[in-house]
Amino acid sequence: MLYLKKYFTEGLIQFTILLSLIGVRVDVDTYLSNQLPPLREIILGPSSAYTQTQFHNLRNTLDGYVHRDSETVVSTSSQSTPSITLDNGAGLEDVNHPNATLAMRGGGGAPESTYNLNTADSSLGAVAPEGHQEQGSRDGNDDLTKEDIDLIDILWRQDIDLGAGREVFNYSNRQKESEEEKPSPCENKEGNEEQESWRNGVNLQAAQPVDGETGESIPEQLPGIGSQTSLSLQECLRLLEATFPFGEESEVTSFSPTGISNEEVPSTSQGLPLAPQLPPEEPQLDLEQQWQDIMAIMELQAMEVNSTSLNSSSSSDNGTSGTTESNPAGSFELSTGSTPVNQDVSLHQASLPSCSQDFPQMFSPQLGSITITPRTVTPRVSSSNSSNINSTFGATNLTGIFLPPLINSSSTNITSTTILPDPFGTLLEESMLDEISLLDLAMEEGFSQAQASQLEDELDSDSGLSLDSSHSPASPSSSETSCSSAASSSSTSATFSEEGAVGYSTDSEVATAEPEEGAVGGYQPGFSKLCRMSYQDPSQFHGLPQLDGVNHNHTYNLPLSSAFSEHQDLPISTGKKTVRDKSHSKLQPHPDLLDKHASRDERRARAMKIPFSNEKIINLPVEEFNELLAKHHLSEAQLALIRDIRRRGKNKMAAQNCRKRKLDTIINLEQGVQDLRRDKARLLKEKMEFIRSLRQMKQKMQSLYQEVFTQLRDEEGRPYPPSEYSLQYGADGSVLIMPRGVTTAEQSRKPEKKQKDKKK
DNA sequence: CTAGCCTGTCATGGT
DNA sequence: GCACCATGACAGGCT
Repeated sequence: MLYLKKYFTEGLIQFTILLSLIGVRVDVDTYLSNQLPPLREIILGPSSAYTQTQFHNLRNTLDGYVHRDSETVVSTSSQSTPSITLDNGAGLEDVNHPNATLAMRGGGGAPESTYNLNTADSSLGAVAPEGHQEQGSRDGNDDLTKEDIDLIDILWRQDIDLGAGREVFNYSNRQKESEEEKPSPCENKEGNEEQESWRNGVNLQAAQPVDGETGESIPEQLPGIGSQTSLSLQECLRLLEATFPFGEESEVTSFSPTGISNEEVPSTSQGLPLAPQLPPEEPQLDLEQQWQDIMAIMELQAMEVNSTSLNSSSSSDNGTSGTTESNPAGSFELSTGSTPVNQDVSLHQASLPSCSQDFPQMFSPQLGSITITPRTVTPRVSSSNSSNINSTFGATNLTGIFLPPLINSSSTNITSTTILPDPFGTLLEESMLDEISLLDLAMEEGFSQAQASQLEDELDSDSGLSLDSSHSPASPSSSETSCSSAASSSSTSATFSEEGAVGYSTDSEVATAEPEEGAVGGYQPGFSKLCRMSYQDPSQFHGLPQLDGVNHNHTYNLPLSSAFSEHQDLPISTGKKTVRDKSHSKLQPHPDLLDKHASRDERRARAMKIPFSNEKIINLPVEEFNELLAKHHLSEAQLALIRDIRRRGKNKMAAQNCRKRKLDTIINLEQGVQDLRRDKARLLKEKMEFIRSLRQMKQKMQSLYQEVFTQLRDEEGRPYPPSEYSLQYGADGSVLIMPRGVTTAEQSRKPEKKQKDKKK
């Protein structure tokens, strides 16, 4: 009820704005797309919507104005891109239907595939118009569209509350334009297959004359639409539903245009070839980016950042778009059966379109509930969404829901004005949005949750980082683990390292006596290696018998020496010959052999006839060490050597510990990356769920609106024609029936029109 | 023969 | 100032 009030007041304003827009139509789209924030502010004024808009703006800015520009351009191009003919809402639907889009793309080159979705922008304009036209033809009445617009506004606000943006409105504007422009007959009808519809929609968009600059569709087409004026409420509702998706679609369109537009342009069925104003490439870029994103996600190889960046700015930034499109199918596993193209589309567009624009369409596959979704929606989407796929994605969905009605009616322009940035999108990180969008698209496109989950899993698994490395180290670590286990049986690497350090500190003798030292002994060259390995995976350690043996070896510096040398002074091979040393130690190699393998210090010690082992030299505490030196009358050369041996030995252990720590750090980081990816996937899932719930809510809203409207009767008991009246929500919670012709401003002034309180 | 890895050693800085 | 530790850099050995 409160919503109704808000909607009513705000709705009036928006409505007025929309009307003005319709009348003006001024390159609102362009502004919106490019400068959405200012326009929005101006038009909408500081409303909750604004905040949302701001989000969009942020996105736009973040994602890159370039995007918007490109998008806008794209939209124009897309519209221009004749290839795409959005016959009906189908076009919209198509947009919504990722599959269709994918298919288009998959066509890779097929203009159809290319599509349009991408062209979300264009589609927004073009599609919407077409949708309108078609709808108009269907519905027949602009009035209906007005109502739709009103509804849209309301819904939009609700969406806004939810976090949706108004971008959809922009789309509506475009749609109007597109409709006007669209001479092409509305081919599609609901009956049309999604793909066909989608194609049609695309074509329509393309066909629709779009301002190259603004990307807005030319009103010329309107007449055609106008012809189809009479619409039933249901039709209006349908249109509305269709429109909803638009926001999303618009985004989609934006993408599609880039890649698809070019290719498709030639093929456009209706074909008004919009001049390739916007470089089709840009849309493709978007697609490519989406692809890349998807790929990244899928493979996990790509770093999150990259993917995000790509996604966010991808449209503008990426030049790869073209390539991605080609690849899409293969790359995306997401699309269940959809052609590769579809997948592509789904990726970028899907995210946007699905969310923002048409529920019906988007969801239609899944939900199937969406009745009308297809046509009307597309146009809307094109306008605002194109700029930011991501942003549009979240917000647009919500907003888009309502747009359709507006679009349907002549008011489409108005809707465009409403475009607001989706707060929703802002919430999500670009990268998140991208991925999410992809996932959403996949979901919407018909991916089962299971599939989505798989994708997520894949993403998780496929970390860009070489998790493998971690694994690999881990495996080796098993050996090391033995060492650690020996020391303290501590499983964790950290513990291990510490233990190792301790071991070093302990004297060789002590070490022999003490198990820990033994562990320390692991530091022996060979041992050290094991330790490293184990270090990574301490867990494995424990189980390994060999490790136990290793633990007992205290050879590290003196391993052999400790065993033998203590008395012999023979520094057994300490150093590098790790394996050999071990084997020797086990084999009890002859002193000669030991000598060969003995470290330089050991040899020097022997050469200098140092009376004690290097192990002692290195590991004895300072006091004991000093006492030991005091006991023996040693020459300066011997003392210097002993001190060097001690220094080097300690440094060696320190180096080993340091390296272990490095490995641990790397492993931990890898683990952290994995964890973060899991979290990311989880968040994406949650987002998808949230989007679904939003769709459902929107659908419910629409159905309720229709229900209420259909039940309304005037004083004479006659139903209000949806084409002529729309429901407005009063600030006081009352619901007013407003004639669509009345401007929002007027409405705001005079809610006088027939009012009937209807409280929800 | 080369590249990569491992290890030891040195130099440096911090505690 | 000494002892110890940590770490980057380098070099040698090994595969």
